[in-house]
Amino acid sequence: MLDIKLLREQPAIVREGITRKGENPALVDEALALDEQRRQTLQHGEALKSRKNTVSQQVAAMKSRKEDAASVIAEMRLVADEIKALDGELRRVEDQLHATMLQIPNIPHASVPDGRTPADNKEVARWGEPPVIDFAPKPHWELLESLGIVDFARGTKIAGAGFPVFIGKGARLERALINFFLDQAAENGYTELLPPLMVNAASATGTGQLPDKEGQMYAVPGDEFYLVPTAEVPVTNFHRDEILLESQLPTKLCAYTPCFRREAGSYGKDVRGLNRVHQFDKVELVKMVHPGTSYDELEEMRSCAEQLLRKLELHYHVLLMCSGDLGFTQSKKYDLEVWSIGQQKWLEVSSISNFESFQARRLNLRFRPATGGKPEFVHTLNGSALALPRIVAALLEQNQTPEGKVIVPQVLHRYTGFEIIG
RNA sequence: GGAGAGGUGGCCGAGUGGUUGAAGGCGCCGGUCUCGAAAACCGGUAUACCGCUUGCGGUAUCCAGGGUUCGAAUCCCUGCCUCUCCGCCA
Repeated sequence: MLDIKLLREQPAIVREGITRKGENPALVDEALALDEQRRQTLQHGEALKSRKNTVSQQVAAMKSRKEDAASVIAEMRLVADEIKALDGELRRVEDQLHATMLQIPNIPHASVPDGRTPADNKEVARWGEPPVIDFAPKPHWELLESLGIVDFARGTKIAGAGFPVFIGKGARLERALINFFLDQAAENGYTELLPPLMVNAASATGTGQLPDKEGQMYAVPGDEFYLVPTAEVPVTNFHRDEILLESQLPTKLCAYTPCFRREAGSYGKDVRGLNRVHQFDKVELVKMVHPGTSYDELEEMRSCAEQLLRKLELHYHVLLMCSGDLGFTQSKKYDLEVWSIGQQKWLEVSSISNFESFQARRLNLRFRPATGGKPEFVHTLNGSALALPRIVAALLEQNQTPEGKVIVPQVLHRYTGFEIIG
């Protein structure tokens, strides 16, 4: 959620930012009209309340003097009705304003390039070389099947399509990667959380999944819960409705969780193997930082994620997302993509974003400046470090042997306990 | 799941319809005293919104929502949460 004051004072900047994202800026004017209406109703109601309070005290005084207050009381009865009506009106206007503000997207940072589609994203870094393999590399789904380390069919039987079952060394590899990622995050100063895997509507609203992306989450029928689509939701909400001390910033948290996503509308495209599934594992980094440092913190987070890919010796590149490819809540975002030699394309394995105060305002998450004074909203960031399935896919493809076995990267040996699969 | 108790300011804790934004204490800030500190004493010490605006005025906030009343922290209803006991359970 943006600051209503920003809309009031610099509507042109907000409209331009929304337009850069390819969205319709009409909501700005709608919000401003509601804001104006809100203040008028508020002032009217408050004037009446002021009167009511004064008269009520007079009634008390009259009664203590044993005077008759009947006529004043009769008059106040009417005023009370009017106040009730105005309060109702105010409530409606405020609800409407709030609903409108929740639909206005965050605006892009100045360093974000203009653009409308993923083709306009800028490659800002590239590491390593595409691996050279002197035989025809198999896509990971063939390796998974021949090695017997993931079973899609049985996952479908148990739950449904897109719920793979990891088996034996496959399960072990998954667990090894999770532990490796968590250990690395700890070394980089992130405190590990093991959060709830279901969240309530307030949490999902805080990080921006609601109301905008409701259809992407699994809802639990009969209970007001959603399955987490990413650890971002429970972890960022950890400090919701709190005032942190400035000395607590930056607060750096990390968490492993499974992620549950309906992926509605993505059928048929890029869904083979582990490319896109309904449940997957991910380690997420989350930071709450001082507003003055959030873009430096974004780079720090990006380098944490990059380190992991380097240690796994995976060829990757970094994309700076253009304005039109930014999500609803994001001001600036990098995507990390690894090279899939078996599919001959890039696979997104990490997304690292700065939300500035957009989430913090929804979350009511502030800090008290060390110099004293009023609490200010923190800036929040998050980044995957990393999402597992496509890492597994790229890893298997890149490290396959002509015999169909897979060499496990050195850095994982102490976690897997084996060096080769197959 | 059943029975009971309770949710008041940064914290503890008074307050059962009328200057109560809320006693008292602790903490915190400023001052007096002191070479300095402690103690003691004096003063100050919530948040949000609205309006004029270096300051002031108004409104709201005693878990949340609704109700009764001229007037609610205080009475009534609903919800949420916490605690205790019983049951069930990894």
